[in-house]
Amino acid sequence: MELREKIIQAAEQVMRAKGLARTTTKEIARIAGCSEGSLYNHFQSKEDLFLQVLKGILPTFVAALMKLSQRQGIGTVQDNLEDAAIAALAYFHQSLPTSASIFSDPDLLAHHREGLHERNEGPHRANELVAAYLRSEQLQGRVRADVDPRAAADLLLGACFQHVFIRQFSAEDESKEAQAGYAKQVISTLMQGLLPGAE
Amino acid sequence: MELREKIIQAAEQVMRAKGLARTTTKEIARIAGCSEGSLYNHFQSKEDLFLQVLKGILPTFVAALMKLSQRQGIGTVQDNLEDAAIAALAYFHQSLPTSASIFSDPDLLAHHREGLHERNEGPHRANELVAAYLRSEQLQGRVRADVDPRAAADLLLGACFQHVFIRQFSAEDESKEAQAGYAKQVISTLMQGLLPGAE
Amino acid sequence: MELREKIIQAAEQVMRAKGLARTTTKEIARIAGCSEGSLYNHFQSKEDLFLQVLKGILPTFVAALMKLSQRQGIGTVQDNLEDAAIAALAYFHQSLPTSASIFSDPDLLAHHREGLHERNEGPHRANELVAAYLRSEQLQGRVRADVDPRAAADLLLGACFQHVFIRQFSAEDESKEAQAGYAKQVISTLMQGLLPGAE
Amino acid sequence: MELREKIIQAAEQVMRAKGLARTTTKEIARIAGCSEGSLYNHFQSKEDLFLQVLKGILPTFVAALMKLSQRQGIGTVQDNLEDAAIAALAYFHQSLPTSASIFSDPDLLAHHREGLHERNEGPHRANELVAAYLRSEQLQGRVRADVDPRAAADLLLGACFQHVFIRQFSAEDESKEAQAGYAKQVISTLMQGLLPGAE
DNA sequence: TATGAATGAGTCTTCATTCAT
DNA sequence: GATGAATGAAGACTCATTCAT
Repeated sequence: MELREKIIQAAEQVMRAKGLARTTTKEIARIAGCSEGSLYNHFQSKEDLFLQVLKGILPTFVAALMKLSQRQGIGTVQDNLEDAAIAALAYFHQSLPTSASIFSDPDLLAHHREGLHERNEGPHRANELVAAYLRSEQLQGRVRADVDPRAAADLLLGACFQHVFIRQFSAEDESKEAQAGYAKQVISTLMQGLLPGAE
Repeated sequence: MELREKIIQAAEQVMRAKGLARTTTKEIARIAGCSEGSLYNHFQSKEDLFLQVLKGILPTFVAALMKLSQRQGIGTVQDNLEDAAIAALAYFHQSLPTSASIFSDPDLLAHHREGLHERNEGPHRANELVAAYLRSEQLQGRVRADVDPRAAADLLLGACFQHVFIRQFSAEDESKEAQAGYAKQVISTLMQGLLPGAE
Repeated sequence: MELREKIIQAAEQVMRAKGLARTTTKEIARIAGCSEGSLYNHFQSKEDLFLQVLKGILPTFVAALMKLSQRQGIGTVQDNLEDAAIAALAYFHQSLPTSASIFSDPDLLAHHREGLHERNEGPHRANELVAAYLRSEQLQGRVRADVDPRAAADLLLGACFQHVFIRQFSAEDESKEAQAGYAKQVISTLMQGLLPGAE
Repeated sequence: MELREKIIQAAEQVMRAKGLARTTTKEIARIAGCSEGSLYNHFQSKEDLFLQVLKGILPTFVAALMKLSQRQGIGTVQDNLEDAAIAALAYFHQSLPTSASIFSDPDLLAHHREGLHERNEGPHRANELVAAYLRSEQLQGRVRADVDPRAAADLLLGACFQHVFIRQFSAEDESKEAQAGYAKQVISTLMQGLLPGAE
């Protein structure tokens, strides 16, 4: 593997293990198996390296959600959303500590934002994809027509996001099964709504 | 005002303005209008000071949600949830950068967690309060009986939480009116559900 | 007891327990049971306090050796020297860490020296007292006439001094009995000399 | 010369000139002609640096005493001891302020002790060497057979040690000649003993 | 005289970055 | 490109001393 890539992965690993604040060039170099000097042959600065790490985080999730659009009209809406929610929980689980960390350094956040903007990326993209899926299901009559797809997407992904945030905050781990159970529960609630119907 | 309190407020202000990573004892002292040494007459360490700041953040929100429980059976469920959502958006808006920052320092997070645990606090408390409110409305038949109150609370607060997270990530400010509009939209979606009913 | 005296004893205690370098005004005040500010009502500075502590150390030993001069011609020379050596070992045992510490701060040492000079004191005084005793025993023919009393005193007290120094350096404690045994051994050697005589 | 060595010598120099308590990393770096940061490229901490300095002190003396063992049976015992005493006086003269200083910091002393123990060193080693020499002279009949060699060595080196201690305490310098004279006097006294013989 | 909060100079240490090899 | 010793700016923290009460 290219040293450059090795360094990025080392940085990511250290950030996850020690937190942004305690991620030093020395430690990154140690994990990457190279000298501190080498870092500067591949990246302009420590911040530049961080930005490259951050750049690589979102795409995996967006890619996962892309599949969702291909499921319109297939299977049940509930099952499709469940797959999406499970992917979201997994993605948030591994990316949240790093993403949240950025708030500790507004400069880094600002520069990251610029990069996202240039590439037309950002955390909202995931919500848009889910909303797009729901919109297409609406066209097929599998989702209420008078519902705001983006609001629905926000409810679903928001619940997953905060769920992970709270668990990580509390250092409580959760099994894959428990995660799936949570997704099911939340989606079921979202599907039926709160209003007492003519049940 | 007591110097101790002044220091906490100064620390909070600097944390919000510069981020946890760039919050120095020197700057805190400058804003508090005292010497760096004085910080250590009131707090054991910089981390201790941070913990005191963090300690003061959640209670305001929990207090706000307490009012919600007194609204059971009064007004419409939708309106009551809207008040809660607006309070949540406001609270997340000001606390999220700081809360998220903590992930950059796992030690700080761990110690904060200990404090929360001792005081039986934590971010989940807000969700529990909303869930409790919904449960009592269920008893009055104003919310579907077969709905999981906690899942519903998670959907609502999760949406608000992630909404703020994304906006802050993107540095997009939002007016009070826009926030209220968002709350309304999301709640309406949550109330009716996604299932195409016998409309 | 006067607070002034309490402070001196507290300082002495802390110096012995934590070493000169780690003896802080805060700790002294804590042990003395008063505020840090109080220290400065009784002493001009921390150094001044140290000097007062140091001032009190030597006299106890000199007083002990004074008795020696009253023993001339009484008992055996060997026994008298043994009493002196035992007193020396005990005195060095408790004073050496503090005395040695002073070398870490030449300013303190210089000021202490001035004080000693004004009071005509100093560590050599002990050796002079033992030498004086030997001189008087020489007059009575109980010690070789052609021996240099001061050199003999230096040998005896020097051995005791270094013995304690080495033991404290090595953190080896020694029972009273072992100390007495050491004194006896050293004195016996000193008495008979190294030269192979006409034995 | 290697920077590491330069730093050790600088530290030693500053310790002698200003005392352990006033030896700062800033001053060491200034004398060594490097930045403070460089200190930490070669030593883990200031204490670590001190330990390395201390480590280098004793060996020179032990090496000097090694020669003594080769003199058994050669020249006069008196002359051989005189050489040893002169070496001891010179060694104590330069090492005592530093050695004594350690008592001001029990932690430093403890760590130094550990190092000495691992290397099987310590201040007692010098006395053992002199004792070993005397023992071999005993075998040749050049020293009384019924004398305790270690006690004799303690008397001699103890006298030298305390002599230097007192002089440094009093800030009295002593010429090489005066030192030699002192050695001669003390040895002569030790050789003949105090007991009034059948003179 | 006793207090103890406030001080600020000074200390050790860290760490991103540079550069000669 | 790779290295790693050297850097120096910046940081958190300590502590003797002061002073208003």
